[in-house]
Amino acid sequence: MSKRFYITTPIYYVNDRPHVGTAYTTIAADVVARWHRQRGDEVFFLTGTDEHGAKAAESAAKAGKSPEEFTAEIAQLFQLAWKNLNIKYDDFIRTTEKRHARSVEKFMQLLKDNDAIYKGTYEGLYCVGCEKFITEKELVDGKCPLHNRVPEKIKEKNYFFRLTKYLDTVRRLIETDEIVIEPVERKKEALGLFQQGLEDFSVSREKVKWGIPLPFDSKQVIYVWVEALQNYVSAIGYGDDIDRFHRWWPVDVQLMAKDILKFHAIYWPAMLLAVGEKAPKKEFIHGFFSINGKKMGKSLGNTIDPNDMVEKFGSDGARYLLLSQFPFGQDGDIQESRFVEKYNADLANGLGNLVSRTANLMEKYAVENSMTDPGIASDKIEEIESAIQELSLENALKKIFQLIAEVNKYLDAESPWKMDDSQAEKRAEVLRDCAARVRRIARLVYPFLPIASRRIERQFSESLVKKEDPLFPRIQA
RNA sequence: CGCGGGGUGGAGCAAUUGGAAGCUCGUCAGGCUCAUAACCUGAAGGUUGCCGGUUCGAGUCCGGCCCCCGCAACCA
Repeated sequence: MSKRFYITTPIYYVNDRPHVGTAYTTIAADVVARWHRQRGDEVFFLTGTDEHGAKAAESAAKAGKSPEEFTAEIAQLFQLAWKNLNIKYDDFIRTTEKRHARSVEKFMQLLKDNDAIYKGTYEGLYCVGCEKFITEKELVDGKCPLHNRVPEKIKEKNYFFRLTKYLDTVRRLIETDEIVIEPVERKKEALGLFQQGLEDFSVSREKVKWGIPLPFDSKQVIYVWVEALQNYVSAIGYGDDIDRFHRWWPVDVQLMAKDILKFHAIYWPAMLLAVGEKAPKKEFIHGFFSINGKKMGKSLGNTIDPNDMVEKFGSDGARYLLLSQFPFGQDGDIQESRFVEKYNADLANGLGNLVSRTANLMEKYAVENSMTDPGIASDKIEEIESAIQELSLENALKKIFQLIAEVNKYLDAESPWKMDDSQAEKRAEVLRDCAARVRRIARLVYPFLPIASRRIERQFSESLVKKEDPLFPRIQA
């Protein structure tokens, strides 16, 4: 049963480079997208970069570049990283693109027309040195740490989104799972946010220059978060190509890490309701990484560059290592020393070696390949499929790798290398069976390890299977 | 009492609605030799943070306590 499937990652802020966190979300989305494509669904997989706002402008200035130049460079870094990781997205949206601005303007105008936006005043601490609002949290001894000066309390005229008007509806949608929020802890957290008091929020900035002007007040720029969320609809033609938009909306799954839950679970559905569109079907929130027990972050300088992982383990290896280690949806601690261990144990010794020994035996005994169905129990296949549908990606992998172990056991039990030519028939039968299972495993593993999967399928579709170079060469620690 | 997550054999993690505590790595002992010094079999190793409660039965529910971590207007 073919269907349409729209999946998104957050668009990543250009203030930072790609790191394991962003890579994790993106790989997971790619796996799910590939899985759907493999079963014949029509898929739209969106990712991109969030490029406006004071921070981006500041970073550009620091780098001595124009915001346009700077953001283009960072966007390219993301595209390169995703290419290296073999991410097959259908679209990469940049919020500085015209198509985005067009949709956003329509969206904002409609909010205004629907009386979801009103004029008010925004009050905050403003540091003249930084030329931006800073939060109390950022203060050191009541002063801006960068400029060592006390920020001024400033009021600026802003436009506000009437969030409070939509809160009851959004809460109900979450409670009834019309917006599914998973894992369930995150649903509880989202519902908890309502109790903490949510207020209307400002959707524009007067002081910020780097952004999209409000369509009904060009002196103001749209608050970057508001406009960023709208990428999910602008990329599919909101306000521009209605048919295309409704072909994909509402989105099936939005993946993200837990820090942006509030924006996606509450603000975003509220804004959609305000313009008369449906809320997302599902928001799936995964956890954070810590690295060797410490919080990952630029300030600690312990981020891991996914490109380095690809260089060391290959794209399949990097994808596997990130997805296999922790339950998708929970926090996990990355121990870099375990990467090599895991790679060797599962990919080199497990899948890679199984492929080698099977191919070698096939070649050695010149076994004629057949494309028969393998003897893998269908309930196991179903378990794997449903694990992927539930986004229990690590479980799906675990179950697939159990199948690999089974073939190894089977080979050992039958020991075809001990059979002499009087048993040639039996020997060929065993090996054909192994080959069929390897082929099936290759298909199962495709969303996770697309390159290895393709190689195995090609190798094992020949009438005479030959041994080839190792899929995953062992890495010396 | 701001919100949320977590504390399980040496290490990293699992345990759908409460019911014989599993997996991977590592360690030790065998086996095999087709394979990437790989693969297979077996063993050792846990009073599931602490205390109390509910129950025929709790890692799993309830109460209290002790630690660790994340979030609280913009780093996934």
